[in-house]
Amino acid sequence: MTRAIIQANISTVIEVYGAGMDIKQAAKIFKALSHPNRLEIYLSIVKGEQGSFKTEACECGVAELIATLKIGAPTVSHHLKELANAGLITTERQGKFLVARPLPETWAEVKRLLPE
Amino acid sequence: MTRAIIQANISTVIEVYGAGMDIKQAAKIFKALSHPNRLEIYLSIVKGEQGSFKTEACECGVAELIATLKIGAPTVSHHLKELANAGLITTERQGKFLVARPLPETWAEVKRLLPE
DNA sequence: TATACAATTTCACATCTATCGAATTTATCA
DNA sequence: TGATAAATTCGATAGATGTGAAATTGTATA
Repeated sequence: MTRAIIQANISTVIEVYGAGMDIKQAAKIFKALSHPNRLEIYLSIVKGEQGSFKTEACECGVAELIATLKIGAPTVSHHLKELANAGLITTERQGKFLVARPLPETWAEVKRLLPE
Repeated sequence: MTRAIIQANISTVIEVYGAGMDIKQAAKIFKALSHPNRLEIYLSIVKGEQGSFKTEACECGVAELIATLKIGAPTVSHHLKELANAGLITTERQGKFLVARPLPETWAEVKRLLPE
């Protein structure tokens, strides 16, 4: 998946959620964050080593997640797919490795669903 | 449950979460919001008829929720207990009815968990 | 007190889900 | 090409969960 396609995915997400998030979509996102291991995976991607949340995309390999958490590779793969399916991240294969990047706009939309 | 006790509960929640929310607590809150019906219940309580999120507590009867959603009273009762257990609302019995109020600080803490 | 109403509890069930082992795919490298 | 390594897919399973029916508790009112 090239960088251009990733950008297209981001635009799609922004387009889908831009008009305002309905309750089902929001619940889906909350569900993606509702498991401790999956939330930790998401936070690892968001607050990645090199990048900040706003300016630069984080790159995070699956192997590191497997080492940090006490769960196996199939489970991590499953969790990453759910995060991607909720629009919270995108994943890209770089050679042998998988790189995950956050899609901050999705979380921003969820925040807008609730006041203050 | 008197008003004073409710206030005590609110203070307890603020005290517990004030030091910073860990991942398990946050996942628990996300789980409480991860089901469409339960999220809608929470939103009904938060954006209640009479009060705004910040200034005034919302009061919301269970019967109205049962009428709005297509689920029975036992299920609503179950959902309200989960929301209260996550620290997102408090409930108080007023005569025959149950009144629910949001605890905005809990959601505010969750928002602080993620950047921006 | 008796009746009606609101909410909860209990129990049961069907569905979902997090997890892992084994097999498979994809990619790098000797 | 063969070997190794990373990730995914598949199948199975134990545990969690949303829901409702029936019974119970709490409250108000006639």
